Amino acid sequence: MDKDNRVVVLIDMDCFYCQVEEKLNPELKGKPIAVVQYNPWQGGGIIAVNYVARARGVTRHMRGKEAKEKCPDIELPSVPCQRGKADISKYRDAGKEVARVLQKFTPLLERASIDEAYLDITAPVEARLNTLNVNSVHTDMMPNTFALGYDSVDEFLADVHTCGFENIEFDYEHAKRLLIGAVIVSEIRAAVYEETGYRCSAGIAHNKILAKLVCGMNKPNKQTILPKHCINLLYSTLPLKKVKHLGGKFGYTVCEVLKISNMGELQNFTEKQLQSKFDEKNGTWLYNIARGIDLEPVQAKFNPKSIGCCKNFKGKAALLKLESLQRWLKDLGDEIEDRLEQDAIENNRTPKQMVVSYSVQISDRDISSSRSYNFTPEDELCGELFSNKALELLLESSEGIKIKDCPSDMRLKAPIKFLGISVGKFEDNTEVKKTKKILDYFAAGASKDVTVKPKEGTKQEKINETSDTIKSEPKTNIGKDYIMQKFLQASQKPQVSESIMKDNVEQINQTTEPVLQSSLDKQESFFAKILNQNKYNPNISRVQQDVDLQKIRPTTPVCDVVACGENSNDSNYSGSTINDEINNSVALFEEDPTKVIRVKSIRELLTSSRLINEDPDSDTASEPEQKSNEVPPMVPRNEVPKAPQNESHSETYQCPDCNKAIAITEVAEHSDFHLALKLREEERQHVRTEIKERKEVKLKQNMESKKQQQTTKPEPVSSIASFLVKIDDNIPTEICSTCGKKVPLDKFGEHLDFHEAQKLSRELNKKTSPQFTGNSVKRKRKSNSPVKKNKMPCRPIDSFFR
DNA sequence: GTGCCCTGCATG
DNA sequence: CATGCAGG
Repeated sequence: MDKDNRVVVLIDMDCFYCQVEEKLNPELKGKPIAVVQYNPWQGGGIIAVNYVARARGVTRHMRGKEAKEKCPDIELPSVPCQRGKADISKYRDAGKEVARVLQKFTPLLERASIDEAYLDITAPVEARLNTLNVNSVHTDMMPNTFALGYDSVDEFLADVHTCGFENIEFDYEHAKRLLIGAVIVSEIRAAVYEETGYRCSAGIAHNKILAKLVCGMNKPNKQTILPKHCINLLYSTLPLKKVKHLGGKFGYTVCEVLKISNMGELQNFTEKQLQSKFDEKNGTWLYNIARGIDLEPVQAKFNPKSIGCCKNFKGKAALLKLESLQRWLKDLGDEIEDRLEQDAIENNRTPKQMVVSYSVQISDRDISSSRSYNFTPEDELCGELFSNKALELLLESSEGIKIKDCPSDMRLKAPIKFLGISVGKFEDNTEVKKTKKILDYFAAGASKDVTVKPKEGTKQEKINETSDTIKSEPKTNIGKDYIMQKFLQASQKPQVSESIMKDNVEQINQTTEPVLQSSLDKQESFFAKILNQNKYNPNISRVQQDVDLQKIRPTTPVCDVVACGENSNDSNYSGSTINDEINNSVALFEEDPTKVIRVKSIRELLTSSRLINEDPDSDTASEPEQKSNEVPPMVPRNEVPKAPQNESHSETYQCPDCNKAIAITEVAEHSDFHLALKLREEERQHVRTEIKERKEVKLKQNMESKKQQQTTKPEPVSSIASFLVKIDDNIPTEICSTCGKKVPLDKFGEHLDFHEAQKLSRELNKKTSPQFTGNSVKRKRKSNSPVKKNKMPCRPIDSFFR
C-alpha cells in the first residue's frame, strides 16, 4: 500500500575486514592497514583498505607489495588460511554480531552480505512521530548526517521545518519521515558502535535501491538522506551502472540499446517502450526505478539459505591427480561440516541437499558443471559424507572427470580448475517431528487425557478449556496441551484451526502447512526428552518458580543449544510471508518465555550431574512439561512494523525500548516481546562463547594431531584427545565416567563441559534428523577408528574404473 | 598470470 | 535440476 512512503535504511560497515582486524589487534588502531588475502605472491591481494591507508593513496587492486611501497608503515594483516583456503569466519561472526544489534531496532532486517543489512524502519519512525515533534528536531540529534542535494543537513532541516513552502515539489510528509528516520539511524549506528566497536555508514531513503545508492556517498561513519525531491538531481549526473542490478551485463545492454549512459535519461522512455526493448518485467522495473520507485520489500532474513565453500585452482594449480582431488574435497567437506555444526547449534536446522560444482579445462576451455544430491537416511551411516559424496558425484558426472586408466598414477583426464561444495534446503530440526509429536500426543495421550476432546465444543471453548487445564494442573500433560495450544494460536488460518479442533489425528497429519508448523516450539522434544530423563530431579521445580528472578537476571548462562530464533525457516516456503518471518524470528520466546527457565535447569542438570544416558531416542516427549502457572502471552500477530498504527482512537503508550506507540491493552505483551528479545540476545551471547570454546578445543586438537602424525590425514577435530595432552603422573587426575579417560583434575570441569557441549550438539543433530548428520560426534567416532579410516563408506573408487 | 570467495536468483 | 549472472 504505502510502499512508496517507507523509510528504508542500508547499513554498510566501513572497510569491515579492516575494522575487524583492528578490533582483534588493538595495536593496529590508527595505523594504515590493508587486509590481504593469502596468495603470498607480491604480498597478497588487497581486499580491504582502512581510511588511514586510503588517505595515503592505497587502494584495492593493489598488491600488498605496492601498498608497502606507497605507504611503508602500512600493516598488512592477512585473512587466515585454513585447509589451504581463506577462512573468513571471524568476519562472518563479526557481521552477525552487528546484525544482532541492528535487529534490536526492527525485526524487519535483511542481511544482504557479510557487512550490509537493510532495515525497514517505517514503523519505528511512525512511532517516533507520535512523541517527537518534527520541529524540535535538531542536527545535534543526528551527527554526521548529510542530505543529498543540500550543502548541509541544516538546510534540509529548515526546509522540513518550513514545511517546504518555498518548494513546490517538496513532499513534506515524506521528508518529515526521512528526517525522523535519520534520527533513529543515528541511534542505531551509535548502538552498533557502542556494542561492537564498529563504525558504519548508512543510506536513508524510501526504498532499498535508493538507500543503497546513497549509502556510499558519504563515508566513513556518516549517513546520507535522499529526499524524494532530490532524486532527479542525483539522477541527472548518475551513471546508470551505479544503480544496483544495473552494474552488470543488463545495465550495459540497457545503455547500449537506449544509447544513454545516465539514470536521468531513462525517464525519456515510456513503460511500453522499455517493455518492448527488454521484457515486461524488466521494462516495468526500469520505468519505475527511473522515477525512484522500487517496491521491493525488506525481507526479514537473518540466516543464509545455503552454506558453501569453494576454491579456484588457477593455472598451474589445476588439479591433475585423483589424490589431490580427494584431498581438496576432503578439506572443503570438512569446512562445511564445521560450519554446519555451528549452524546446527545456532539455528537448529539441517540441510537436506548438497551441490558439488566444478570446472574442468578441456582443450583451452573451461567447462563448468554441478551435480546435486538429496540426503537420504542412509547417509547417517556414511563417514566423511560430503567429500565422499562429492567425489562420487564428480566421477559420475558426464563431463569426463573420469580417471585415466593407469592405476599406478591415478591421473584425472582433465585438469580441474574449480571445486565447490555447498549445502542447502535447510529444514528445521524439530519441524520433522512436530506432526509426529502431535500425532503421538493424541494417539497415546488422548485416551487418558480428558482435558482435550477434539470432537466437542466450539473452537473458543476448546482454547479456554485448554488454558484452564494448564492453570489448574500444572504438572500433568502440560507440555502436550501447551503444544496444542500454541499450535492453535500460531495458526493464522481459522479454517485450519477449525479442522484441528474438530477432527482427529489424521486430519492434523494432512494439515501440512509449513507456515503453521514453523511457529511451533522448536525445542520441545529435545528438552522434553532431557527433562524426562531427569524428571526426578528436584531442581526443576525450584528453578521453575524463579520466573521473576529470570527476568532480571543479566548474565545467567542459558542453554547454548536453544535455537536462536534467527528464523530457521527463511527457506522457500511458498506460503511464507514477511509476517511469518518476523514471527518466526521471535518465535522462541514468543512461544514460551518459560522455556528459558527450563533451559537453564537443563543446563544445571547437565553440568551438575551425569545422569544423562546415551539414549537420545526415547521418544517419550509427551511427559510432563515443566511449566509456569501462567499461560505465556503471545505477541499479537499484527505486531508488525508495517502495519499502520491506529493511534488516534485508542490510548497508547510509548515503549521506551522501541518508541513504538503501544495500545494500553497490549503493553504487557509488548514488554514481553522486548524481554524475549533481550533474553534471546543473552542466549546468543552464550552460544557465541560456547562456539569459541569449541573452536579452541578444535584448534588444540588439530595442533596435537599434526604433531603426532604428520604422515596421515588430519585427525578428527573435536576429539577428546585434546584433553589428554601431557598427562603426567605427578598431576592429580580423575577418570571421566563418560569417556573413561584420565583427565588432569584442574581440567576436569572443562572436560565435563566438553562432553556436555558434545552431547548437546549430538542431540540437536541427531534428534530430529535421522536422515543425516554432519556433527562432530560422528566424525570423531569414525576417524578415531583406524579400521574405518581408510574405508570408502560410500562407494569404492575402483568402481569408477572401467 | 595474477581477485577470491560466498550467496542468491533467473532461466529453460 | 543445471547453469550462469550479479553483487558485495
